[in-house]
Amino acid sequence: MSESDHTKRTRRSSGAITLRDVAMLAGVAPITASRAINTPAQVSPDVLRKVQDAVQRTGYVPNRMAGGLASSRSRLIAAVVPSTVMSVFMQTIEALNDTLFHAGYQLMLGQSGYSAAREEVLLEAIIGRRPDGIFLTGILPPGKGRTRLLASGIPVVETWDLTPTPIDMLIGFSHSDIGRAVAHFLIGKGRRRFAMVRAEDERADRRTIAFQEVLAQQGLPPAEVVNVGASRSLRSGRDAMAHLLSHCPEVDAIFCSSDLLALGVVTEARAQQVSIPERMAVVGFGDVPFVADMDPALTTVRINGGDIGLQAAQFLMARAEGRTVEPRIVDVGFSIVERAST
Amino acid sequence: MSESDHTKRTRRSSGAITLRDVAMLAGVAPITASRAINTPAQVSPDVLRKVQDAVQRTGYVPNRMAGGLASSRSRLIAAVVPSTVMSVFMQTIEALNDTLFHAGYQLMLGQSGYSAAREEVLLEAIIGRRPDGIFLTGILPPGKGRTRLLASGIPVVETWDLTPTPIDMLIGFSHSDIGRAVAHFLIGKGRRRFAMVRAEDERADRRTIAFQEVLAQQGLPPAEVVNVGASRSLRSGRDAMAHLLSHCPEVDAIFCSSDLLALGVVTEARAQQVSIPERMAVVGFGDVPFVADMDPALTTVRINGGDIGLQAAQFLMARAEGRTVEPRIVDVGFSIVERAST
DNA sequence: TGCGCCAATGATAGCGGTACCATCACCGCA
DNA sequence: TGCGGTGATGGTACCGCTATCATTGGCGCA
Repeated sequence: MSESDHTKRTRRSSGAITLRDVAMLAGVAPITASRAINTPAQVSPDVLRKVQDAVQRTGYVPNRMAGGLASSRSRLIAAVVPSTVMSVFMQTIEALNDTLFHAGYQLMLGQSGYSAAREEVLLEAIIGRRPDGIFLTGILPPGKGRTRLLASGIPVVETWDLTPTPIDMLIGFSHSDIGRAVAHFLIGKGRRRFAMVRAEDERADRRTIAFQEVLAQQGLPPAEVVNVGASRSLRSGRDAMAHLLSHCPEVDAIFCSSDLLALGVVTEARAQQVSIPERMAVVGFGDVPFVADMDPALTTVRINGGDIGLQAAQFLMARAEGRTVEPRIVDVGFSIVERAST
Repeated sequence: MSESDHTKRTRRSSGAITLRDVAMLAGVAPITASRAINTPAQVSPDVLRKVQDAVQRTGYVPNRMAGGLASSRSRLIAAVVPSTVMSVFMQTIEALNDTLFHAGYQLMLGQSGYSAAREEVLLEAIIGRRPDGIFLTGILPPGKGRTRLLASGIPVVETWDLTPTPIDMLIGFSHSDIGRAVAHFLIGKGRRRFAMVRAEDERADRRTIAFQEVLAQQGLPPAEVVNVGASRSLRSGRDAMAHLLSHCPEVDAIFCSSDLLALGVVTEARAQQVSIPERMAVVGFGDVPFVADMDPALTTVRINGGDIGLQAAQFLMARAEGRTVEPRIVDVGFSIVERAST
């Protein structure tokens, strides 16, 4: 047909169907086709029908890179998590992604691997995509990454922690409050000799410090702290428990920095015939889906990760659409879910 | 300075530093600055130094949307997973993301939520971003999504399954083989009365069918099948086990469709004083990180998820760079990891 | 009848990069 | 001395879409 005359593509063209093709087929100008697709209320029913028809027939899928470049709105949100495997953060990411998806946004996922250096490179890569918003797990410490982010002007939500000086927006909770609350909780249960099994992590530090402060205030001996380093596995929980049982037999309550570590502690306890909760109380952190159904069911600190993701999505989208968000700092709190392990 | 004269920005400009700004500061043409940044070998040391200096001073971060649009290379890879929370696929995603990141690619993550309708919308959104490659967990059945994907010409890797007719590339393993292998394995252990605890999933179907076939061939009674539906939780594993113990007490071996279900089965067994492996053998699926350290350690089908992610990344990047991939179908196999639960 | 107003449509000029081709100095070699 | 080749640099025209402003025609109302 004569179409081949019009379709004299240059060497550079990707060859895919473009808005121009659709517009031609519908017999309107490209900009009108654009409006029919993006703001149908602005065109006449007749034009709308013709354009929709042309879209159907050609299988046209708008190029969002081009659209984003032209409108400075990428409809892309970037999220940074330390890790994805067996991570408590994934509930948040799932809720975030879900909420974004229904509003027509896409999620880019980056893993910092708990490494500051890598996080910096990652942030630069993210900024290069010009996302409409950035979701961070944790608080970004001062440094090159923070400066870059601030300079980029991209809306940012920090999460999973609390600080009076966020980069931009914040949805989190206080780790110190948790440390204190768990200490009081266990003391209230009649426990007197404590241990903490924890991964190497700045937030776990703060829970630990607050926990110890309460013990000191109550005139109790400080908790034994077993730091399992970077490894957050069930195995490290077991090893830590084995260590405690042989070196600190007087301990009667353990606060773990993650549910997986707690699962390891419980597993080792059972393997060594140590009864829970009689001889040893165990508290986890995170309330990941399966700990409620363990035997014994785990007492743990519940964070509403889904809620964080949902709110973060709403905040970022609001900002992307030019609305302001107030207040910028939200404390979603936490709760201690009491189950059979204490 | 006079810079403000040059920087007479139009109302449309995003106001951020652009390549033009860097080039001006370095005293070269934009295209030369582009080369200094992307292909440093093509410029003189003097120009290189000046451009790098200008980049440093301005904090320039290239706009990859613009670059992608101009070059038809987005350096974006999209991945589709059914779910992210506690999912066996996340090891694959982590390896995929890691490999991509080191090569300068970003990952977009989409969740299909085990829903075909949603997957279709998701695929359209993904195609709109013009990624250089698409990673799918599972095989995309014929339908609108598959047609669209085929028409888009974007390289695709399907994973976690095997078919002679992939869309494009495939890295997976045979679920039928697994069903057969586990059946032979358990029969070899002297077990005779089987049960399967499984989620509603087409791949689990095929493992089940193959498992049953072997039993029939060996003249053994068919396995009891407990279908837990869409819920893949530890709780459903416990409930299924409770059901089996009360209704089918003769069962002496259970093959579960995921490690989490197996953990539920083991948990319920212990709660009911059923000894594993003496009275009941349990086999999981997936070999997620913690099952090796459970008590008893779980016998399970090991899939090298990390390897799938790594290879998928390499395949997709190869294709993005115009290289061909041969062979296009890779069977990564599986292994039965024998531990204490059988 | 003439005017302003509004809704619908279109023309134009970018968004911020890169592909492609042109230019130019410099070199060795016949 | 002239010529082709080569490496460094630049000019131009896009990639595919949308912001912005201009144009058009129909309408109600004075």
